[in-house]
Amino acid sequence: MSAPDIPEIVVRRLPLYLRALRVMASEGRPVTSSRELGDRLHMSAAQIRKDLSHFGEFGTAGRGYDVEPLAEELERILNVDRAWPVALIGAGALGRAILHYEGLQERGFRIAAVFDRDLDKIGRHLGRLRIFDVAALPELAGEMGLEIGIVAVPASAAQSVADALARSGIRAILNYTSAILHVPDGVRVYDIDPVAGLQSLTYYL
Amino acid sequence: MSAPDIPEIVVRRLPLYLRALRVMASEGRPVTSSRELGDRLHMSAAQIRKDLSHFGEFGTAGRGYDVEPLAEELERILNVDRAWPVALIGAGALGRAILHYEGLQERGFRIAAVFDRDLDKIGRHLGRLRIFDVAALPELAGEMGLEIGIVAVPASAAQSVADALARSGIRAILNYTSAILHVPDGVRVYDIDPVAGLQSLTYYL
DNA sequence: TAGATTGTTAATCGATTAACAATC
DNA sequence: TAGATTGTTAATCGATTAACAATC
Repeated sequence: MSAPDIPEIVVRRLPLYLRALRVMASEGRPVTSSRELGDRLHMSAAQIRKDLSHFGEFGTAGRGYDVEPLAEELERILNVDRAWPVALIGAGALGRAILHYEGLQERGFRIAAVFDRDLDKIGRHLGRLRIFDVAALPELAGEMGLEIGIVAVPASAAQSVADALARSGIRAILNYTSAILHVPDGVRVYDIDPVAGLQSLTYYL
Repeated sequence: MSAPDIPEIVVRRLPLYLRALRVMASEGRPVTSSRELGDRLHMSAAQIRKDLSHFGEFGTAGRGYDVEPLAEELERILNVDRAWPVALIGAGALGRAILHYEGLQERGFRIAAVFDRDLDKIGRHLGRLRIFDVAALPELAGEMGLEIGIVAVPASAAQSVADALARSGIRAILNYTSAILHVPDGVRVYDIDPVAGLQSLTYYL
């Protein structure tokens, strides 16, 4: 697993490279260059070459990169050359939108179980999936071998959900709430806060 | 408008400070410190003091910061001491989730109009709002004075929506798609890509 | 070969942290 | 006063960019 000391900021850019390559592949372009990738992603060519160089040599001097092999390489590096089963916590409007988003499937993830706290929802279905009580999370996550959780509950419930996820053996959390989650070592959180995004945009208006 | 050269990375953190302060205010804590804020946000106290120092002196040596006044100051700086009317493009499951999310209202934003391309949706309602044809975007956005747009359409339609938004006088775009949007100078984009987030998490699994 | 583009090194740039005098 | 915490400076750290020899 080599696992050297790759800067996190580099790891966060790899999915963008992968995404751009997949678009190019779908357009039938077999070869690209750091320049072209940079133009598409609004980044410098040097940065892309530098980032990739952390993981190996994937290009050919004078020619560039073969799109499909590089995409597959990045999928291996990111561990998305498979379909990860994911626990979705929160069966509200946001949970429904996440469940119905096809992009998850296409890019390595599959919602495997849905949980909610609301007694009116537990036992019902969200799409094809039955909604379980969050109390069943540790048991079910263990059984199903879930390592990834998506938190789509009200901010006020987010920390208790994070605690339950950590107790359930979850090691990666995608947090859709504005709460800052405190988690034990070994658990990683990625925050999605659209309103914070909007608020940083209005600074410039 | 002073508008000096604040690093963008600092601007992106201000909403986090504001959010933490609003939580503290709701907990009835009248005073805080850079240390306490840092603990809550998993950041160093020095960074918080440094960031705030770009905008003025808001604290009292030996004592800390008054929560409510600092929150209001940050709201002024971020221009969220008002309710911005926002155009939502995309009336699918994601659009519905965004429309029903109360956090927007609470933090300075109000969905003022919804647009979609789908003829089956145009004319119907999403919540309290009638769904308009995206073709009506330039006209309506002008009339309503909209400056912010949220793109919640399939990735394949995102660039054409961004083009329409730019033509409509929109200057800030919250992009929920995985597409990288190319926009004219003067238009700013904030990207939300949950799958990219997940993919950077699986790197560590 | 001539032209293009890689991978990498060194230089630059910018952000974070540590430290502390000032001050409440 | 003693203790606490600010705002700021200087030092450190890390990331980005520029440049170029290697090479296809």
